[in-house]
Amino acid sequence: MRKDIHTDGIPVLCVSCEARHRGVCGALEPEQLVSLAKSSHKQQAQSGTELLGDAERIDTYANVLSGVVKLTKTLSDGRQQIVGLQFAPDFLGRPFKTESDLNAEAATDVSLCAFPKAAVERMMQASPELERRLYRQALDELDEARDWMVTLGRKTAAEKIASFLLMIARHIDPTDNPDGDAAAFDLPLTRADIADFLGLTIETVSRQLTRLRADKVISIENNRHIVVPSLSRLEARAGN
Amino acid sequence: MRKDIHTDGIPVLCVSCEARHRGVCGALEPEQLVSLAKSSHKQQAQSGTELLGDAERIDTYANVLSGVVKLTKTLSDGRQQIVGLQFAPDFLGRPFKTESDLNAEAATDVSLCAFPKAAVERMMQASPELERRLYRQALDELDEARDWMVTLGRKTAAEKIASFLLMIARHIDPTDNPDGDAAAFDLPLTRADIADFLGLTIETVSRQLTRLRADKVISIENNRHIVVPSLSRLEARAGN
DNA sequence: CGGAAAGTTGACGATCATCAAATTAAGTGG
DNA sequence: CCACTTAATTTGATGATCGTCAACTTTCCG
Repeated sequence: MRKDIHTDGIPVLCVSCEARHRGVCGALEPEQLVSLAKSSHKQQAQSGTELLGDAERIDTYANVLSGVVKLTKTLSDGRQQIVGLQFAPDFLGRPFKTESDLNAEAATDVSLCAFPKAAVERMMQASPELERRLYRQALDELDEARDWMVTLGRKTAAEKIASFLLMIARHIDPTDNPDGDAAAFDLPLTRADIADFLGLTIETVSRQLTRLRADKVISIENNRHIVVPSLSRLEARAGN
Repeated sequence: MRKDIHTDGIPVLCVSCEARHRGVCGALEPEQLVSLAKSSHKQQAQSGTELLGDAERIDTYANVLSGVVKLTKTLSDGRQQIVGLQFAPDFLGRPFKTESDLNAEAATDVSLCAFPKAAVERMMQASPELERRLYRQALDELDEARDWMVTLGRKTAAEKIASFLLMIARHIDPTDNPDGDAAAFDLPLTRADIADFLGLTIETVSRQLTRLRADKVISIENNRHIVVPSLSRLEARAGN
């Protein structure tokens, strides 16, 4: 009985899935993948779709396969803050809690691989390796959240915008030249989202972007597409 | 051979330790406690002591036994932000990373139970239950960080102060009447620390505290001791 | 082409930071 | 225990940054 080293026994669903390489599914053995894949399904959601409501019962987890999901919190009078952005292949979910205390919404069109909560939790029991990956991701998210607290609490509007653009560039620059100091990408967020992420207003976001453009640190095409000729020049404005 | 059900075989160091009840050590069997206790030691640090420097190699973890530890991040020009506060019996440390990217400093006099990093990691391998507790704490810290992001990004100075006082009251009100709407406590932070926590200046912190006192929402004795006659009245000012 | 949504720009004002000085608390050595 | 020093906090005056309100422009999509 011969075995193809890499893909034999791996569910079709998972063969080319990024989550199996850089995401949490990388922790699983082929037979565990098979078992999990049985109860999982791919799911598309278009920009703006609410994936999970505040105070809603959580019964599914998911991997982000493409697109960006925003996690938000809202005060009773409507003020909103984005408290997390999830890119592929992040794991979406909050183990050990039955109710969500935040909203998850598709910031762009997204595709997800959804699992029943119970299936993941069973798998976590069976695979310490999976739990460890989830733990690592939680720690990474905690690091990011803390970096963001500095931005929210101590940076100026101009620095916030520069920091935000840098973060996005690092996550989704398609031209991905590792040493190249240039970058270009489409913003996954509207001005309103950026404002909610940075604790600013739309107007301030717009003004600061205009200023960066006037100073030739970035150029903007069609509102959404950003070109950064020199990341180091942008970085100099992030105030770290 | 008789066994005292509760304390037999438990290291003296641990018998009355809070971390064994509500903290991560609760995950360990008596013999594991014994093994860990061998390499652990209690440690005192007075207010202001740096426990861990940014970019420093991490080689010890610790449980906070009493007092408050503040986690801070500093920008190159000196602006500072507190990104976490740890109370007893929190676990202090960042598994899976060899270098710290933040500072830990004793905000009050603290006592710690310190462990060599390697010992904890060995124990994590041996005890999924321990890893799970650490994971849970990381998730709790993430929840707190996200709540705080809303405060930093979207609340006014007045609301920030009220939110801060509420958080402290919940953590360290010694009079701990669960249904009682009143509370009293000593602030574990100086005005400067509170400012760094809330993304404000000392002056604004002072003015907002003065205003709360003028409005009889709190009273202040000796700068540090706060009495809150009605937590619900304070909560109404937190803007949630 | 036309209407709605998203983004930009401008004028003005409120909140909070900055600078400066006064007051209170906390140590320290005599 | 008290004078003296130093640190922490409060208070006041002023100004900059960013939010608010409003009008205008661009982009998107049927």
